[in-house]
Amino acid sequence: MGSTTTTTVPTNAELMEALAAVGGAYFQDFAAAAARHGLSSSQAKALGAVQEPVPMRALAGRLGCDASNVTGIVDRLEALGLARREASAGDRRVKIVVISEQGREILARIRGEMGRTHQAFESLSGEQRAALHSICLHVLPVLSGRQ
Amino acid sequence: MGSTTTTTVPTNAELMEALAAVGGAYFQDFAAAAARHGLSSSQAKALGAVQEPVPMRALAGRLGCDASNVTGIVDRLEALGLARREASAGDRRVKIVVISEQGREILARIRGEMGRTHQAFESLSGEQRAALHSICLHVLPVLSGRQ
DNA sequence: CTCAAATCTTGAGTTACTGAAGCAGTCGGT
DNA sequence: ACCGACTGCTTCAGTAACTCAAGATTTGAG
Repeated sequence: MGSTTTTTVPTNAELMEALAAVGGAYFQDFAAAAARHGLSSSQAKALGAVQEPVPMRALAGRLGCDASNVTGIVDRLEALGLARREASAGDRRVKIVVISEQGREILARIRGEMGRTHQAFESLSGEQRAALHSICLHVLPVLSGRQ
Repeated sequence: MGSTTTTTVPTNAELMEALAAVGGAYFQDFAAAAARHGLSSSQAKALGAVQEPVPMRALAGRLGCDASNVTGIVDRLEALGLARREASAGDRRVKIVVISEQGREILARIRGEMGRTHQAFESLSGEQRAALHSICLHVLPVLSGRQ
């Protein structure tokens, strides 16, 4: 592919269809890798969202679900020793979720064992990988509403 | 960004991190749009997977979950009039899930109302949209194991 | 025909998720 | 200092999602 290729620009519907398929397949790979370590996809997703310490409420925002739901998820992560709750210095209402060393390790292992996804990455050219990365970073603030 | 940019090729870990963030945000947009039409994300995902008629067992494969789980999901889609079960001609064990006109309509509406995702698409240049589409199509067979 | 295998469903049990209380802590105004 | 409104977390129903084990029906091969 040269630089001035006359590629057909896809419609939104085509992009949506393709993205839905890729998103679904990616999610399956993720859930399967998490399951191999005894984690549900929600638990693994939460683990990925607390690589930096995050208050419960903010975690609910990141996961796009109700705060009361996060209570249970963090309960289970805590029971597994993958994260813990710490009191906030400034506000005694707030509990901050902190990932443990073991949690960080399992997260890395899960991501490392997403075989299909890694195969997919490796099937891309350097140019494609760079393009994908740049598109992701460009799109992220728009997609998450923090423009 | 010119055409022969010396972009740094990202590592797998960087790609994984970026993809996880984008995937999560996309999923939230999807779930929110589905919820506006009274559907859970699982139901909407199933609806997208039966745009062509699919046997129950195969649907379980597409959704990456147990067959017994699909029974309940299709029950609810059927109760809502969005899909129906039909007998297979050749094998009387098999039940084929067929989307209804109303189901097709709601699916289109959900995809059309994923505002953040559409904004994200529109924030991309024509070149970037084409690149994203081609990467998705290229990656899909690898990612879903049907290489 | 007989038996193994495949398809779907049912039942039990856990987790995910929501909405409505509830409790404790914070903050602004008086 | 006090009061009331608000915020952050948890608890409690209640539903849906999900898994595993077991059952009913049908198929197909020996």
